[in-house]
Amino acid sequence: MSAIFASKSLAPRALYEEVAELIRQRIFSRELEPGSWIDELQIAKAYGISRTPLREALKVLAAEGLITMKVRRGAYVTEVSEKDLRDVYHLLSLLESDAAAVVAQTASAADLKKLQSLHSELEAAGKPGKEKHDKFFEVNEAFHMCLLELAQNKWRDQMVADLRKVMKLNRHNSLFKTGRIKESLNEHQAIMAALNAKDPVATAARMREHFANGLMAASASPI
Amino acid sequence: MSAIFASKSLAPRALYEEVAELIRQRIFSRELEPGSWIDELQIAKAYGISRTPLREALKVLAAEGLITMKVRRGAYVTEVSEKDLRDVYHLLSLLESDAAAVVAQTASAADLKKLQSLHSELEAAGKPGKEKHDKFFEVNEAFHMCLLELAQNKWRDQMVADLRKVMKLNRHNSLFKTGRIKESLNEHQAIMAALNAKDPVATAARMREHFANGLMAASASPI
DNA sequence: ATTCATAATTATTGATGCAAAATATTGTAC
DNA sequence: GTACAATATTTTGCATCAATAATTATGAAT
Repeated sequence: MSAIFASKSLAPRALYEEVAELIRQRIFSRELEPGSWIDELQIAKAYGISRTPLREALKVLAAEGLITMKVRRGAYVTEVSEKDLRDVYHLLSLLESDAAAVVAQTASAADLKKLQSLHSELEAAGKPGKEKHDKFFEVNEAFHMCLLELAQNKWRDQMVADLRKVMKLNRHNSLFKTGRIKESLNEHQAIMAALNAKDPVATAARMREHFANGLMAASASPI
Repeated sequence: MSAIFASKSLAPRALYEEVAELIRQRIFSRELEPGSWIDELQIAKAYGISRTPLREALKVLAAEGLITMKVRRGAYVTEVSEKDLRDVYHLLSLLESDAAAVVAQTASAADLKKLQSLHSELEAAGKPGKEKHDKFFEVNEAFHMCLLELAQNKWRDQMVADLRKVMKLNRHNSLFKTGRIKESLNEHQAIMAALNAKDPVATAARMREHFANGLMAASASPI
């Protein structure tokens, strides 16, 4: 009676984790729209599971901020206002620029090489000819994530991951915004230069500028 | 058969929320020690509830970082290393100093008056004669929380609240550390002065110093 | 005597069922 | 025709029950 789930992978996850990931994807793909009510019975039946692991998954997603629980009213996909997006973006800028400053101080030559290699990959993916924007976004995310990991603060990693999930709730999202590829590459280049110079203050400043430009691009975009 | 819970208060919370709060308190009071396994059966029986809401509560606490779920092994109270504490403390400093800078830019006269009044209360509670340290800690937390609220970024508020909970996992915790009352008051005084001068850069710097001193006091404390 | 394998016990995880609460619908009265 | 009240339906929320997985203990074999 139970549904088939993708990966009986090497690291066995609990069912509620699998379900949480499935719902996450449905939220990001806007199949479940912000503000909409989440029908427990329907989803449980659709996935061929009971409501118990589903409800546990909803608790996890609520902690991430993706859904909002109302007492005796069930779960709703979180609606993010323009102010929410600005606030979250501000925090991402703060956390990631701080991480960048840490990396500028502590990164080994090998670490910098790894970042440089990701940056090169990003430039390749951003070449005008190619229209593989997916690839660009993917490598861009990898670059930011790599920087975070090098800063070695798992609590910050977790917070940034959660905040980025919230950003994905929005349709018009500068993190995924196209049309800024050239500028974004230049900014990454400036960040790399500051990192190589092992200048934490400059690195943080370049990262903040990177985010500030991204936000302006988002604001300029039609709602 | 069901246990009696304190407040059928005005805002009715779900049972799993009540249970989460109870377990939180047991963790903070170190009745449940870091690293120890959480016996679902025993707790459910002790509280006179079933395991379903208890397990939902555990998921919430796991999201906060207070407990760690191991697959097919149940829930364990999170053990925080010295590095974890430093990392969390660093983030608190980053987030709260940023919030302080925001408040310096945006606070109204009434807002500043409210902060000043809390600061005065703090000075009263910190008078050498009195030995009401509980009161001092309480007002101190209120001051920091008030500053955060004035910065009006609920996502940051949530993150700071979670990080502070993690800090409470530690026995020797500078946030609750006594013996720094005089210094702490002076630092708060400096923060107030910078706020009144509406100088965001200075305010953030004073807040960072406040945290840095707190960390040094914590490091100097015997493990 | 020690090690490996198998079985049994224990604890987590998932399913089902029931009760309480909230909302929606229908009926009656003004 | 409209508004208020009562009833019915929908849905959350909690409890009990069943199954799966892991660990420990015991027994047999080398």
